[in-house]
Amino acid sequence: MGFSKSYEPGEYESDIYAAWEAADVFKPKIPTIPVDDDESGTDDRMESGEYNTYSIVMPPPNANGNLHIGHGLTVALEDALIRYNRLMGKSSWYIPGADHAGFETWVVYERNLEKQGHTRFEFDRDELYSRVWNFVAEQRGNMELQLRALGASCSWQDLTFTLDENVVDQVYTTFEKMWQDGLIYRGEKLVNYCPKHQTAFADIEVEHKDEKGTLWDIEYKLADDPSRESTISSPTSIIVSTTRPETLFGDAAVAVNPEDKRYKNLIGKRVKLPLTDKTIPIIKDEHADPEYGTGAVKITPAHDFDDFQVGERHNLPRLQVIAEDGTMVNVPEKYNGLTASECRKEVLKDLKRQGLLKGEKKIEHSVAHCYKCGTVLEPMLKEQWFVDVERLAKVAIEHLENDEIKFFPANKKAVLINYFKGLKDWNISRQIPWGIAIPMFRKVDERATDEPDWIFDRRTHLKEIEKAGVKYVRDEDTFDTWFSSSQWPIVCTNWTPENYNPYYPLNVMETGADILFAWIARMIMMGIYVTGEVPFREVYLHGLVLDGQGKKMSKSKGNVINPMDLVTKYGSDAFRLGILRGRSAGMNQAFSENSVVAGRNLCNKLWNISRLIQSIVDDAAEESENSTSGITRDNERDEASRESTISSQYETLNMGEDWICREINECLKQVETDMKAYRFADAVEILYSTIWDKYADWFLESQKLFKNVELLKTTLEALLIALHPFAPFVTEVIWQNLSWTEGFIITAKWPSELEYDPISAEEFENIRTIVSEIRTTLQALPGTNNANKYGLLYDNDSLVNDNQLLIKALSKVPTINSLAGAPRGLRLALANHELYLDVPENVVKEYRDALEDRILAIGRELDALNARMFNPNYVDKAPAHLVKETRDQIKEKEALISRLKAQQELI
RNA sequence: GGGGAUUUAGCUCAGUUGGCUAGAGCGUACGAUUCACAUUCGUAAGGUCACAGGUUCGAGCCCUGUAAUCCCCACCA
Repeated sequence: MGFSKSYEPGEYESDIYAAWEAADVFKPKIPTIPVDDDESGTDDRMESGEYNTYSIVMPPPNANGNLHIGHGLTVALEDALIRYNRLMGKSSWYIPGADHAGFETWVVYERNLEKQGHTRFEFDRDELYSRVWNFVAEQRGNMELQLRALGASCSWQDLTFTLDENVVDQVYTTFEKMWQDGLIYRGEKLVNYCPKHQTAFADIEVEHKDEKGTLWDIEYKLADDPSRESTISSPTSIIVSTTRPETLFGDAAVAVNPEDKRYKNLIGKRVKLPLTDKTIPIIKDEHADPEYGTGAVKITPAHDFDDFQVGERHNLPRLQVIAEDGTMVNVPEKYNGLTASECRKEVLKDLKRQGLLKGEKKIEHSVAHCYKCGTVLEPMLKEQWFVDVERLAKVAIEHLENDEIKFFPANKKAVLINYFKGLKDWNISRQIPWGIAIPMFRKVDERATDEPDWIFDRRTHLKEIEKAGVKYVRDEDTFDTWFSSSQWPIVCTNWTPENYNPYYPLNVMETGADILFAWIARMIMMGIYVTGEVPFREVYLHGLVLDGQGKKMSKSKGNVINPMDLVTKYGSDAFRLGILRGRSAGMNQAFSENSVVAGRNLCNKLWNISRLIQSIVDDAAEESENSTSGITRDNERDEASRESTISSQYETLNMGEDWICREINECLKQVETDMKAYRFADAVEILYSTIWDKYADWFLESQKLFKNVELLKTTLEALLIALHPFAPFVTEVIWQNLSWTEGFIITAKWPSELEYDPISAEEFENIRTIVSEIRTTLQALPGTNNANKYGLLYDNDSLVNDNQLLIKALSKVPTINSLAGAPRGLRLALANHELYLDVPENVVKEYRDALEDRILAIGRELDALNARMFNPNYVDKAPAHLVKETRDQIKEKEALISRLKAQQELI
């Protein structure tokens, strides 16, 4: 292939991914289906000790959608973990998924249906299900292609769709167990109901928004009561406050607070419900707040959550007056069939006409909306399937408090426990056809009184079944998507009760912090319930990706960044490096194209580093070819290539070489700690600075003088492998391009520690200090382009004497000479070296001010150090090594100042 | 009402167990230029670490309080 002048990701990425797939490198090394050949009941791999595994499941993206920026972040994080652990030698399994996304997809489909002039009510459930199935099948594949473009090294043959047979099987098995354990019940309760989509939601799916509304005061006249006439002052009516006058037809009572003196003698009396002939009682209940409105509140148990509870306490009838399509039912003829909002207008008009509307007030209150279409949700009385969460939540809390799951960020554990403590029963019925059918059948045979009303049966493809001569019909509802998702780690890892499974629990669950409750909480409850074990050992939560200004991305704001655009423009690696930069667990963080540009630049830098090294390797090979006879040459080559696969067959000869080994070791160690602690941004940063600031700027520059071919190879390999989890494509392209590497980098081995001479490494650090000081001083001198103007003079300095070539090359000074005891020019501000730039006196004089500044600055540092030492407590209590360090620094600064002052006097 | 965060350079963010003379990227200014890379190289400027107390030899970090910004849950006739 060869190295072109710059790295063009578009030319290589898809080929590289295809090569990985063809070589089947994403597949875990250890089989993923439990093995029990000797029928001992345990997995045979346990006995052989092969359980060095690492598993992650991908939060399944919507099967018929496109990936958004959050998916981009998810893949960058999860794939980095998987690739890192693969390089560490673990049998790593990244399990991809696709979500049928029940409600989301249904909304899209229903919209299409409406566009074509149809409604869902023209078809039965089975028909609709197969229609949506086909609709999704047409769209599928997009997101899978996009995951490939992002470089996700997931095991494609294990892709799980949330409606796959094994998923449904597991869901039914779990549901059956829960049904038998009494954790599932059918209840008539108020549920949040969207009249547009005609389905109920779980509490968690409801979006509350603060809105302006009106609070009306309506007079309810006391029903005829003989005692009323006895005193003239006694009231003849009670005024209630309400935001929903149209529901008054469903009122079952008027409640007042037991402590409220105003109404004390009205309790127990009856009032006439306006616009009807009905009468209802006045009751006392804590729910009525004397401070709010008139202090009297109408109770409508069928259409308000609080009123439902009041109704339960007082055994009030629940009369439904709004039907599932949002129109009025069970109301006087004239209102029947109106929509709720039309009815409200009529009711208000009629109340006014009768003089019963006593006041209105503008208020702000929060209103529940459908999170998809924005329609105001109607609390609706419905029979639904509920999960009794009390026991599940209690057990989950125990496991959490037992520290069985580690959270990143750590505070999310407390947040989750807090959530579990207040969790209410979970409505898992949805009235949409697109989903997993609830496997329950209702008895229709009235005569079979001994049989239960509902039975569990897996044959949901049948509309009705017969058991022991009794007929049952299928419940037409489907499961809440989160009910099936809650078992995702179980189904994806092929967990079974019989066999040990080395991939369950997952090592880590990585997902968005926004679905901590909806998903993480439910996976924990259900995972423990089904398997007895927590479903994952660690949880890493990422925050939202915000736009460059820190604003939430939204279509309406037009600030949505499409990850695929950035991948096309800068390459997958650049995107991945860019999106990880500056990001930490659980935080919503801004993201801009700039950081992707920085990532792209790093890829190009690495490319050119490799290009340089390859050219050095080629030159060396050519040289040895010229200097040896044909026969021995071949032998040598064989030898060399064999050695290179063993790697680290190098010897350090020059200081820069020891130094870079030290720095790379340090970097690798840092990356290892960062990965353990999920500090992705830190890992990227240390790699960035090691590759760029250290390897390229210092080591490679020094290698232009001394070419250590074997070391160049070894160190480049180490850096490529270390960066691979974050920039998989460019590192693999380079790996394939280099003449001496073999196989794929994706399956390479994490580099081992490099050997070096620490004294020599430290000497190179001194050289760097000297060179930096030369550069700084040259820049500060008057005039431009000073680099090649002034020579360097040294006195009695073996480090400089021995490394003249290196210093010259790095600092660009034209000459280096011993000044032989006669100092001249400008002294460099280095305490341990007597070095001068051979600058003419007039230039030195112009530099005087800069020198003065320098002396003052060092003086201030010295003062701070001295102040520390004058404090006896510091000397007593601070650790000895710090005190010594301070002493040394004082000595150094004092020496430096006195020398600079001497210099100043010379001028 | 309950819970959780955030506040550090112009911008976006690091700062892990208190040792800091507070860092990075981008941006800005100045300089360089054939020989891997202008997607480059070198140098610099830029900070009252939100505020007020406290603990400590030592606080960006720990404690108490205040302010501002944000998120989640519950409630709102």
